[in-house]
Amino acid sequence: MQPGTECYGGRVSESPGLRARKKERTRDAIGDAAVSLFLEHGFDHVSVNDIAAAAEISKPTLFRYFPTKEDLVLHRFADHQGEAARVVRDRTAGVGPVAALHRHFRAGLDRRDPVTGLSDHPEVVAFHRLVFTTPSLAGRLMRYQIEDEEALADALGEGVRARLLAAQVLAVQRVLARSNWQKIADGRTAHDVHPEAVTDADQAFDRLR
Amino acid sequence: MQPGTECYGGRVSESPGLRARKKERTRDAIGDAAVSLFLEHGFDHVSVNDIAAAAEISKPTLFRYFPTKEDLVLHRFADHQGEAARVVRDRTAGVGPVAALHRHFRAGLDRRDPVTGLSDHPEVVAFHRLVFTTPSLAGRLMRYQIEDEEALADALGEGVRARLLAAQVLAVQRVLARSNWQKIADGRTAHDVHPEAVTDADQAFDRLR
DNA sequence: GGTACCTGGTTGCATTTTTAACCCGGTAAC
DNA sequence: GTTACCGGGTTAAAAATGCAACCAGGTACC
Repeated sequence: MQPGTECYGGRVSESPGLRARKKERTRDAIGDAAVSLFLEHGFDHVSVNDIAAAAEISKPTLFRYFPTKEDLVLHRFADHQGEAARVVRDRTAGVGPVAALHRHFRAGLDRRDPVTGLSDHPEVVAFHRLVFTTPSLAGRLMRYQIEDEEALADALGEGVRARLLAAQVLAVQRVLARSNWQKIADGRTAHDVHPEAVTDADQAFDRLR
Repeated sequence: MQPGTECYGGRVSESPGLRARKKERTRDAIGDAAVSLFLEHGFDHVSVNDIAAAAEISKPTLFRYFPTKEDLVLHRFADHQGEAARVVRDRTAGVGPVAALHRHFRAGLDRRDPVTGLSDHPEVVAFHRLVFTTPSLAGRLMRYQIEDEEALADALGEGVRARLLAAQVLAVQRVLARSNWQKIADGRTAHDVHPEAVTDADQAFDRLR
């Protein structure tokens, strides 16, 4: 008879399951609480105890989700980690790697993705300022970029040429994002900046080939 | 030096602690989800799986909080368990037990406590109907009342006289509550019924001495 | 009269979380 | 200069939870 084939009301191969859902929600709660507190009081004036209390979890739990205090801020970048490498690997046949990356960056521009620096949502702007004016954060951000660079290099091939290209691509993206962010920080709107951001990107990526 | 005397930001002897707070909230979430589903679809047309899903917990967890399906409804009565006994034990010196219970019931009337039957909130009314028209619920409710009766008897003293008085007091409270509920079910408002509820209670408790 | 399924309720085990410690470096008091 | 506190980060044990099974009783199908 092979009893007990199923239980638990639902379908067979369904949603991520209760455990996974709660984990994700907890992670979001911690990250959101942290960023919101940091924006309000500054990175150094908020202790991890404060964050744990605001997110209603214990301190060890906090550190099980985020290895360091810095990562509480940088997870928003970390979530995009390896994206460039993925774009190269998953590009449609016949498209060059640089072209694929160009297209992807352009798409980010169009949807005002914060990583392109072209978002004028007040929270995003404040968030960028927080990151780039807090030394320990900017420092740790570099580490993420290095890892990202290595992943991209591996996706591009082997040898020095791949490594060189990867470094250049990411450098270009950083410069573009920083330029966009600067213009927004000067008070212009994303809509206004968008055209020149696109031509800047086009020029930069073209020069990369 | 006796190191590590304290940690964890807050005060020393403080709020109930994270664990206890979350437990209470989970319990509330389960109970509220259950009652709300029962009111909407009826006791028999909602499975414990549905409730667990709505409360976002697993079935074993549900049964760790509530021993049976019926208790998902009756916890609202169970939370008041032993209240009569407590009132008698904690009464101010010089006040007779019946007088203390009388005063307590009167206070419940004044604040429209649902257990007095004098609440006209639609949800409370529907809840009462749910309980009294579902046999298995009414049955289990009796069990609670018996336990309550024994606790009250113990608080009143020993022997048959205490036991008799306890039974009579609780019987009186049930009759009063049911009478109030009936009037509300007929469409009258709690404010309107309140005066006669008070005089009914006064008469009943006076006759008890 | 088997078969398959549903419901209330339970069980063993793996995972997650809380708790209360602790470590180490800094810093302010005295 | 040592005492005390605070900050980031870790640890071990105990509690809570999720998961996947299971059981017993009912019901409907064929």
